[in-house]
Amino acid sequence: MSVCDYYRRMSNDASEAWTLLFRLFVSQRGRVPQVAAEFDLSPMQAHVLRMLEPDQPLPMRTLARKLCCDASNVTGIVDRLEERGLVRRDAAPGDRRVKMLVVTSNGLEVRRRIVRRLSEAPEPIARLSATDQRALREILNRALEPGL
Amino acid sequence: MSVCDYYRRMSNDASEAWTLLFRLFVSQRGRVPQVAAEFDLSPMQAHVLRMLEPDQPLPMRTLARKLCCDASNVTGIVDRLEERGLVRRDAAPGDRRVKMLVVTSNGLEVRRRIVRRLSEAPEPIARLSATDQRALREILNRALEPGL
DNA sequence: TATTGTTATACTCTATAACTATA
DNA sequence: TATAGTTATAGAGTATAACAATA
Repeated sequence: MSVCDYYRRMSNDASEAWTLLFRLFVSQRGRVPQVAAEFDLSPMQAHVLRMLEPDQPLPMRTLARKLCCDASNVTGIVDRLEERGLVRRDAAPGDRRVKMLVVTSNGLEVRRRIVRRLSEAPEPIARLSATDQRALREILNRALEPGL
Repeated sequence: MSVCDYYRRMSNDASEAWTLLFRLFVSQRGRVPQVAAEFDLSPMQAHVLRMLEPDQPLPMRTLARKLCCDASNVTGIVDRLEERGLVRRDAAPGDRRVKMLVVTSNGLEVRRRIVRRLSEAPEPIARLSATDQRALREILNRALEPGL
């Protein structure tokens, strides 16, 4: 089945649900920049700090792939986080080309607070009925099941 | 279950649903840049073109507010869209300070194609059951009801 | 030869501040 | 005085290309 066929087969419900989701994204566009600014970070710096999970060192290259951006960008972003003492470049065991990103203890504290602030449901979600909130949570769990 | 527990559970559903939504956003982070690149536009240029609805001239200032950014940025973004012949600055009736943004006929065609590409539901939504897709659409309709 | 991370470059987005022309 | 849009500036994100070190 071609990609074209795949999208032709797509239901109106899927497309309309996605369009509504997109509107929700757009309406919340300011959230990450706002929370980042509270910690004197750029949106991308806050995003990267959020992606680096505690006790899970990540090669620069892998981070670049997760960010959907060129590896050269990661150098600068990590430079600035390292200057702030929030992350560290560690040597990778077994391959001297690779640098592993690790969140420092300072970084962990800032990260915890950023994650907390970003987990606060915005108004469009908060005002849904308890039933809708639960249904939404369950549907999204199924959508993201294989681990996106 | 106490009243307190009841409300704690409610807000957990909201917060968890939002966290899942956030993961979905992040997983689709590359979509706008990718589609924009197909039309040789920057992500922000594509976003602005998408926001300018046909036959609805928009003052620069209003666009700045919608973008959650300073008005000075809009000048540059619109400059580049205007150089490409996709939008036009028209005089506003009644206030000579204001410039109204209008999508040109070329711009309308590009916009139509961008909107179409972006309305294609991504894999996490497309693979949901028909029931889930419909439920998702209805819940999101309620969430965005007053017009976000 | 291929891969990882870096540097250099050019472009875009961003906020801030100062400016102009209107109101 | 206040507002709409612009300019100038500096910092940050982005892709591309070229490079050193390592595999």
